[in-house]
Amino acid sequence: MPASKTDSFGELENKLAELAKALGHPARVAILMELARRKSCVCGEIVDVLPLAQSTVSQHLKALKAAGWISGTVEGAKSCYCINKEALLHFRSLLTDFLDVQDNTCC
Amino acid sequence: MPASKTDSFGELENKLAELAKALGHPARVAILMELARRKSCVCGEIVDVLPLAQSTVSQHLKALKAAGWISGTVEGAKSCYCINKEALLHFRSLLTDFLDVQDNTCC
DNA sequence: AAATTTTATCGTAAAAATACGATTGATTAC
DNA sequence: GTAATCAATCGTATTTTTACGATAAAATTT
Repeated sequence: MPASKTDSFGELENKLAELAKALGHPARVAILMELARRKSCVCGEIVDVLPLAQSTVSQHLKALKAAGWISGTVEGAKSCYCINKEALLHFRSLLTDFLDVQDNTCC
Repeated sequence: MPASKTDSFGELENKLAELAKALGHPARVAILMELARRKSCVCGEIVDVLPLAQSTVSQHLKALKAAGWISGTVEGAKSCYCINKEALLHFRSLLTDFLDVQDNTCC
């Protein structure tokens, strides 16, 4: 976002946008789906599944972690990433507020 | 997204990412909240509420419309935009699929 | 100890997003 | 009819995102 426009909006708007933005890329959605699908906590196997370079996947993982979508821990030489369900629940609850308004469709 | 990488992912991933991406800016979240809050279908009044130029707001509205978040109709010289609740419900249902998996938090 | 594996980070190029002013085209007001 | 209003689009500068290869730092394997 060009320059000093971040503080022009409320906290709710910023938080919701931040979470949505981190979700706004098919690769990151694919990562989350992969993490959700597996029973165990996958680590670098995500790289094998995605059609992207290792460094690119690492970048996407970083973005997801920064937004709170996932958590990651180092396990020896490997890294373990897990989906953060609270983030999902939080995101959903933020969205619900949109629905809890009177029906005002007019066009 | 740089070049020919859009079709590297599944439809679900792309659709979810598209919706999330359109939501991934505080200004667009603010627009949606404003549309949800008002009883009547607001038109250009959104410009007055947001700390952005008219052309910028128009751009954001276009992005929201393209993603299906809102619908817009021309009413004389003015334009009327309304939130599309189906999009919201659809988005929520897509998100729910993430939750409907076994608990696999390990880190 | 040397080689390999794993993953994060750096540097960088290309693409996309964001914002604005200016303009256009249409409608409404005078 | 002329002026004013409304909103979309154009052109453009700046910033951010995305992607990759190369490198680095750490752990594991041989």
